[in-house]
Amino acid sequence: MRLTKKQIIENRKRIVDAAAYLFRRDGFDAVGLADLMKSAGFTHGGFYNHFSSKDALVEEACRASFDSYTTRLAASLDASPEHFAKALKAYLSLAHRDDPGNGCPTASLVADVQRQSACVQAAFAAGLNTYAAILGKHLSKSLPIADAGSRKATTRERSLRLLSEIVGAMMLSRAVKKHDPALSKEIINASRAHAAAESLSGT
Amino acid sequence: MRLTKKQIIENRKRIVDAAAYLFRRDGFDAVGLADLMKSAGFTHGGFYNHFSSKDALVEEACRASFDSYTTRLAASLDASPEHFAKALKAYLSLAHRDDPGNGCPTASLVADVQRQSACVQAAFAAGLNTYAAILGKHLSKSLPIADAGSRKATTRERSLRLLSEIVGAMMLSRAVKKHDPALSKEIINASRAHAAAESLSGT
DNA sequence: ATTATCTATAGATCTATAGATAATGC
DNA sequence: ATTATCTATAGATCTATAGATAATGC
Repeated sequence: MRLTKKQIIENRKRIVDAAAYLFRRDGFDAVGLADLMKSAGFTHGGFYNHFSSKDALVEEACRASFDSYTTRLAASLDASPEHFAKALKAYLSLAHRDDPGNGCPTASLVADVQRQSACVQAAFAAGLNTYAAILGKHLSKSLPIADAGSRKATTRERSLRLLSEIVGAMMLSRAVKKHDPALSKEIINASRAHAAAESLSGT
Repeated sequence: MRLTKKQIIENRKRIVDAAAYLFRRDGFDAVGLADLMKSAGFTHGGFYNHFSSKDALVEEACRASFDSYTTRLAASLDASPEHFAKALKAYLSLAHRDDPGNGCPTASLVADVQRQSACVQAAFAAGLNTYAAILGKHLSKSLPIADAGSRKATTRERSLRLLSEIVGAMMLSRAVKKHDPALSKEIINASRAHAAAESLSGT
């Protein structure tokens, strides 16, 4: 049964979507092509009708993860000023912690990406830059105030620090979730309390 | 050729040390037993005279990484008050970024640990708790001041946030190091500038 | 001192699984 | 697109060997 071009494109998208989910949930190397194709509703062998190698899919899935995530984030933040605080609360939540497959690509892929090809690393770096730019755009709406050390932090510095903190908190929280759920929550809440303040005034 | 007991213990330690280095540098799953044993100066087959499985070594190496790292850190911090700022500067440095094999076990293993056995996750959680306790002990020497949002952050909250931030910054910096070295440095420096202030007054 | 035993080692091998390819079918 | 197959590599197992250790004997 030969498929229409439209159907082929649709099938390909199904594979990329499955990959974007599974790679974020389990990591690039932990997901095999057989399981991935099965999850997309196909058999193993058909993979190479769409991609030249696993690496090619990894790159595309990485890009797709960032695209959908940052697009949605930017739209939400542009909607109204108070959405910044809401977005931070949503980020630092148990729901986000427990659903990495649909969550922040940075937190899910940051460690894995170092073991991937140059193309994948480039896609990741591009996504991260976009991410930081979006944060910076909305942080700049609040005036930078003096640091405790009596120096002014630029908006760029503040957005990168905020990114480091929320990504770090999410990863740490996920890592101890099973064995130490109390600590897992504590990590998220520690940053959550501070993030609300950060979104208003900046420190 | 049978060895003395002392030599056997020494050989076992060589394997654990090699593992503690390679696992932190490349990740648990990316390091094969053949390469690991070769790196320790042995051949593949001898591995099972020392460990029942790879998982058993992963657990021991995880513990060993945390032990050596936190012991050294605690000793340094106890030496004198100004060592706290020094330790933070050393953490947020290019030297640390470029030597994960001897660096912070948390930053190296946090993502991998989720795919490992319960024993390994327990070892990680224990190490992280020790880590946070050490930071807390030294943060408590400086008085907590009001957050921008006019609430007081506890020492515990501050140590967890600090941990999230420096671990996150290190991971992000490493992830984009190859493809975007400028951003990599920027990430480290953004947190470095703030960390100095944090170590004195707390925000 | 001699003998028997124990065991870490090297190297070959087994089994499972991964990515990738080829042949087949609609 | 499916199915079967190929190839490489991983963890794990097995066997023979060497030589330290323990038990025995003088």
